Amino acid sequence: MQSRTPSSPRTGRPRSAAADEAILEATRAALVELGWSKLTLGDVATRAGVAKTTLYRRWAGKNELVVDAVAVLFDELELPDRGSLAADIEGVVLQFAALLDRPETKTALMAVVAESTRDEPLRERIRTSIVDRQKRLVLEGRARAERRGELPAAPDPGTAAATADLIFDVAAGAVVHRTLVSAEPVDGEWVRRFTALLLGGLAAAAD
Amino acid sequence: MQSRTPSSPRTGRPRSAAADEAILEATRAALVELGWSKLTLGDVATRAGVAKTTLYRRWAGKNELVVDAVAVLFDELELPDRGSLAADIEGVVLQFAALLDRPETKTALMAVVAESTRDEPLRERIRTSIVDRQKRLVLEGRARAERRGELPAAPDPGTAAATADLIFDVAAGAVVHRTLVSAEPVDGEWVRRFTALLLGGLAAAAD
Amino acid sequence: MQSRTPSSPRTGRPRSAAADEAILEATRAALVELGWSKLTLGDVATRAGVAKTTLYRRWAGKNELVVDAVAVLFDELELPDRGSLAADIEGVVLQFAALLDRPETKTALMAVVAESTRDEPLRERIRTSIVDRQKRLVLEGRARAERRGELPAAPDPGTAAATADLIFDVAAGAVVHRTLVSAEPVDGEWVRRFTALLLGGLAAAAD
Amino acid sequence: MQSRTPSSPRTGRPRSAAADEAILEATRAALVELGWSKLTLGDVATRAGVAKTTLYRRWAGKNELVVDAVAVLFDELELPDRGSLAADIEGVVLQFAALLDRPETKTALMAVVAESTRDEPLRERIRTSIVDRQKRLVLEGRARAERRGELPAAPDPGTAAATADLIFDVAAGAVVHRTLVSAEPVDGEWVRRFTALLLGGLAAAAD
DNA sequence: TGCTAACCGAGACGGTACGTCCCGTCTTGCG
DNA sequence: CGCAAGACGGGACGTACCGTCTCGGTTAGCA
Repeated sequence: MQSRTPSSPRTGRPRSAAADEAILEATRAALVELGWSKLTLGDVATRAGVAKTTLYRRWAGKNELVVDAVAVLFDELELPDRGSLAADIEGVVLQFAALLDRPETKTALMAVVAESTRDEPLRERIRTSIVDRQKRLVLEGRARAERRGELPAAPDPGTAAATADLIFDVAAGAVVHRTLVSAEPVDGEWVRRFTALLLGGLAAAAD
Repeated sequence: MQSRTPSSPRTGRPRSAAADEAILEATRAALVELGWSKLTLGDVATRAGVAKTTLYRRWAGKNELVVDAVAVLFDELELPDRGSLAADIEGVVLQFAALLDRPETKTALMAVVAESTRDEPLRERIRTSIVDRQKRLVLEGRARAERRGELPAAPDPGTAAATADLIFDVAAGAVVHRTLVSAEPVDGEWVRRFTALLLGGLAAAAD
Repeated sequence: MQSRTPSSPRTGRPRSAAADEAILEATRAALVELGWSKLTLGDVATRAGVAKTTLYRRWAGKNELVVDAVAVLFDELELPDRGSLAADIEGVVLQFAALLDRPETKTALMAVVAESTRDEPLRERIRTSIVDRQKRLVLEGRARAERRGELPAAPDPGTAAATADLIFDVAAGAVVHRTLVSAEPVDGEWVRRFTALLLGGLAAAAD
Repeated sequence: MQSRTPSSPRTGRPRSAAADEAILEATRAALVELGWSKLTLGDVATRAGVAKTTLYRRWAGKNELVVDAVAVLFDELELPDRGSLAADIEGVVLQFAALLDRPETKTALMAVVAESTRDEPLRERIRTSIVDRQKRLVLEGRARAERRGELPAAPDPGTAAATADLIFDVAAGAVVHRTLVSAEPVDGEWVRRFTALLLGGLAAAAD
């Protein structure tokens, strides 16, 4: 999250470990209440019962803090075995949609992505903290489908990776667009239609 | 763009039409130079050679101004007839990707979408100014494909509309996600793979 | 009050005479309600049912307008004959104090005087519109007292003028200071003490 | 000058003492250069090398700031023993006139008094910071004159206080009126005539 | 009776200052 | 040396008025 300079290894009062979690929790609460654009670091510090200095000692700014505060929520995503590839996909898409529907993520995710278009370190932080953790779900799903015999083994590693990336962009992008731009619900009906489209496309592409 | 209350129809000095375009142009320039988060309305006013008050008289805030400034760019999208549905899709997706790669849209689009999660009028403005104008491309493409016989006629209007919405969310979402989140290029290769996936899915869903 | 440039003598629509009085009346009302510092010309124009341009066509600014609006009040001061110099003085001092106690004059008079310290034309306007009109009361009172035999005739015109100026500064200054700075009432008791002081001093100085 | 709420007695970074004096000095300089009505707090802050927020943290507004900036000048007034009551009075009146002739006081004093007619706390601040400190000169002069035998001892405390107030309003009012309203010089000649009037009146009143 | 020039209302214009909010940094004294 | 507190220099905010400038429309007096 943040690095201690290793120059002065252990002298003086150590940092409070409890403060970290209090700050992240306060950040999420402030996101829910105020939204991204009205969230201020001074307010977060007050909510966490912490001085502003403490906060700045640990995070470089609002973007980094919010990424950390929200990232942990994405670790809840799982890929439970529902017996078929279609069911697995539907399950994880619904989970993802539910996560995106929470007010803290809804207001924060697109905001930090927008910021990241002009801030390479921030983009990297988002990738490692959030995006790549979702991508594993695609890989895991594919592997499970191959074990079940629902999909043929990947012809070669390059194509497999490109396909995984494509699926990831399509699935995550579609859910995000439907939720935030179209502002329509991602319900069972929509998920079934989307999954049918995706699996149909994969099957056709495999020919 | 912004409406005059029709209460006082035609009295007083009329608003300068030239100022409007100068302001929108200045806004785009500032977006390119500074990005969304460092853009200030005072700076836009200065660039446009206009007083800050003039700007506030016409737009409610940064969000509304940026939506209007960027919206006109999306009207450039077209659906030229390339002879086949696949080629048509590839062409429009590449156009859309090129548009999203411009620095003004890249930094602004996700930002205003993020803001719109807590601002219903803003969402509506985005929808009418930007999103719905793109959706026509989907409908036009479908109609053309039907005329060519590449796709069967829609079984019923409701299903057709739902399918159009789905395609729109998938296509726009995938391109946006690839460009802004994954930060990978939307090149010919990717577009071919995506189009194949989409058309394969549509064919399978039509069975 | 305000001068028409005599270049174009009499053509076109003449200025509305009614507007002038409406503006001055609105100015006084605004002074009572808002005080000097919160009075705005736009507000005065609105109250008078007049366009801002009309107002600026006739007065150079807030200072000049307020001087004109208040000046007329000072013309109410009179020096009724009460039979003795002391009684005459007490009467006029009480009148002046009552005038200074009105909210329009209280808030405006010192304000324009303060402005006039850096604005010579304004000072001249104040002098001719307000101050000199009061000074005549002193001269009139002296003349009457001489006719009554209460005061000896002036030894020479220069001394007489200097004495009149001194009395004027002492009397007006004392009342203004008591009213606005000390913020104590100018009541009968105070006026008697002041008049006794003044007449005693004049008698002593005449020896 | 301004009071810290004693709720949080001694925590956080203390206010810079140097800033206070820099701000007041800058205020006086701005008064000389620009006059009351063109003085802006932003400009004062810039001159003092201080942020606008620092200034607003310590003073409620322009009025309060100017009162404090000017008040210190009035503490320079003294009542040096010149051997007789008349000489003492002439000396202090000349001092007061010289003070009122300085551009900072000339432009500021009437302005804040004008504002104070609609702002009771401001009037109180003027009284305690400026007016009451001058009144001591009257009391001191009277005491000294009694010691010298030039004036009889006060008959009773109430009358003595009322007389002191009257003398104060007359003397301060006359000098202010002559300087700011009549805009004539307070020279030796005028002061002699005024002092003769005042002392003659006092002697007559004591009978 | 019709011209014409100056008036009028309304309100947008470029501009200045306001007083507030938040930024990210810097002292303080305490633990 | 970390920490809570809070003042610091700084920058942008959105608002209020300033005094000026178009507008379309009115209202005299002269022809």
